[in-house]
Amino acid sequence: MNSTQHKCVTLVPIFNHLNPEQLDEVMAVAHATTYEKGEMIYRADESSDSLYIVSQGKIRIYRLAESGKEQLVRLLNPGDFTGEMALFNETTHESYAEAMVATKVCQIRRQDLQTLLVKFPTISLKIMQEMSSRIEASEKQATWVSTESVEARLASFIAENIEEKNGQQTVTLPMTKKDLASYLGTTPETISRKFSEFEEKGLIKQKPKKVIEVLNLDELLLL
Amino acid sequence: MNSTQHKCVTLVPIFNHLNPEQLDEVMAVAHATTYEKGEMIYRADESSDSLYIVSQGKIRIYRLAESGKEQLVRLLNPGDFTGEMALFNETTHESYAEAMVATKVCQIRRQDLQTLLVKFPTISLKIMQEMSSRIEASEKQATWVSTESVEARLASFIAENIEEKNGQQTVTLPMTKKDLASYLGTTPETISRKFSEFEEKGLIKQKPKKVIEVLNLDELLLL
DNA sequence: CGTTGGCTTGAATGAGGTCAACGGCGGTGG
DNA sequence: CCACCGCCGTTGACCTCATTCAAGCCAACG
Repeated sequence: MNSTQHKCVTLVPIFNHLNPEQLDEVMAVAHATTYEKGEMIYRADESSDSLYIVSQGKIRIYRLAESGKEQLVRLLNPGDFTGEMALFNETTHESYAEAMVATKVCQIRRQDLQTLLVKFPTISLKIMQEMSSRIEASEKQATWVSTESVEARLASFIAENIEEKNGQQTVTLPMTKKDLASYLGTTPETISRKFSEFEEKGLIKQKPKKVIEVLNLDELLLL
Repeated sequence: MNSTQHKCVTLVPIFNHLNPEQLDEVMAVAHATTYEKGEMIYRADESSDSLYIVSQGKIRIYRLAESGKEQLVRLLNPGDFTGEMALFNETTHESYAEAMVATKVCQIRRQDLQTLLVKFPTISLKIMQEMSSRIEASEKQATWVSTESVEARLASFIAENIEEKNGQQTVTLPMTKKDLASYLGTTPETISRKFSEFEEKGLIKQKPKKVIEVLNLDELLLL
């Protein structure tokens, strides 16, 4: 049991309510793995038998449609986890997980996890909490894509990611515009055009380094 | 503890692995409620504090987009449950639940459920299993809507709901075409047209009572 | 028997996808 | 250090799929 494993477990929200002794048990079955930028953590159709918890770095979860088009499902930041699907249903992955930067992942095998869950029921509560918000996000996403225009979706995305920075409202895109397009269920071209439109209307200002300054949030949300 | 409550609990997959004694504990905190066709079980923005398990009947879960458009999220049949979102996150419902026919629902309050979960950790496993497949369904839905054409989505839907009936491949639509349109993220008009197209091409045959006979599944899936 | 809601069909419109070309930036290797 | 390459992002032109609006039909139901 080395220090990297220790760190990888204690950082994680789903375990941070356990006492040191219990944490030891978790650590005993957790394995740390590191990935280079661009490396795949898992692929669709691979059978999965582990829960993956992000310790450091950033992961892109995406799906491929039959048509070959790629759909960005979500991004994982430190503390987030994935792989729970195939953990409870013994199926294969339906999505791809790719390291966006150098990433450290903490892995717990199905059998070990199930033992932990029965022994420490409160972990389940944390996981269910996380899963329920993921269901919500995903259902919202589905509704969104099928009922709102690209314009409205982009506006909502901006609004949801806004942050106050020395008096200015700004958004720092957590991904490339290409990925944003995929996430919003559209194309890079359309995203580019919509950003330009917003800028022409004086609603936002595009700055370098994926930064957007929001000039008129109210009007943005009326679209 | 009356017989309706008993039935309402024992029928449910998430509890059916418990022994009789444990089931008694579950029954002690479960309340049965009945709803008429068209009655609402819950609405968006209402705070939720219960898990709802369908005992008899059928429930329509849908969302309203800001634009006012309705999106059918899923249907609940006996044994299915809903309400888990607000159970773990203390938020309000984001969707509407409406009884499609006379429906009996079994209700367990948040506090009672959490107690049960800690006491009988295996219930959590069942719930997580269900939640994980719901995540999968929902993410697939989102991907689908944003990457495949209406035609392809409808074809997939048909394929997924196909059943062998005395030598014929048929699909019995579990909902109105209007709802199907909403589920697939399109309009009733488009659904109607696509069905007609499929029929013209000799791929399917529309029959009364929401029955579709599938004549050429292979070609349908090539679309 | 009238009303209601689901379903179908037509015609017009438009949002957004596709295709193509190009500028810029960052990484890589000579 | 510079040249090249590849990918991202942008813009224009075109086109298509699906929505919208409108009208009529049918079956279920009060």
